[in-house]
Amino acid sequence: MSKNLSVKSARAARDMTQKQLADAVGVSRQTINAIEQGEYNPTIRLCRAICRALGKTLDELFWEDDEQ
Amino acid sequence: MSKNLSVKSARAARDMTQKQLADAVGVSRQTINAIEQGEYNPTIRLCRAICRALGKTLDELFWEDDEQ
DNA sequence: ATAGAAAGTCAAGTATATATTACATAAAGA
DNA sequence: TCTTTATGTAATATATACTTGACTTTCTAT
Repeated sequence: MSKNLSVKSARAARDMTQKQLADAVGVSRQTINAIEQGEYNPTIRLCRAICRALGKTLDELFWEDDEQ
Repeated sequence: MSKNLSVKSARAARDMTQKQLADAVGVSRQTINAIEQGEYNPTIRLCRAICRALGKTLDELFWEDDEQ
């Protein structure tokens, strides 16, 4: 899996740390880090929570064209 | 979780059975059924595969406004 | 009326998303 | 320097996404 720079930059735009985003969506800091690093494959419910916290859409933060 | 009628109707619009969609995205028929029934919370990778198979976006098939 | 396909459901197993604890490193400020 | 904060990473544990196999129900067609 490739890194998720969209989440990382949307978080930076809101001046939030990984910990703050994690608390806002109710997961651990390591989970946010792993998602940004592309180490796993979050559930759609968590993706929606991240979108709400960052004021973005699913397509903006979680679409990928280059997936087979 | 609530039913996912967007997936169900996009699948119907393409005249695909649950089995055909399951084969197209590489999961079991029961998994597609469970997603349509709202029984679980698929991963984003599977959501993207379903979007590609049905020619829809994440926002069209998997956004939900009424989630806290 | 009957058969066959599609959909819905359930139980038991496997794979993996996520938590917890912990440690290392880099950057920034005092 | 020393301390603090943010980040990256790893090991072990748990919850749950997903599989497999089987059964029932509903729909459509013959």
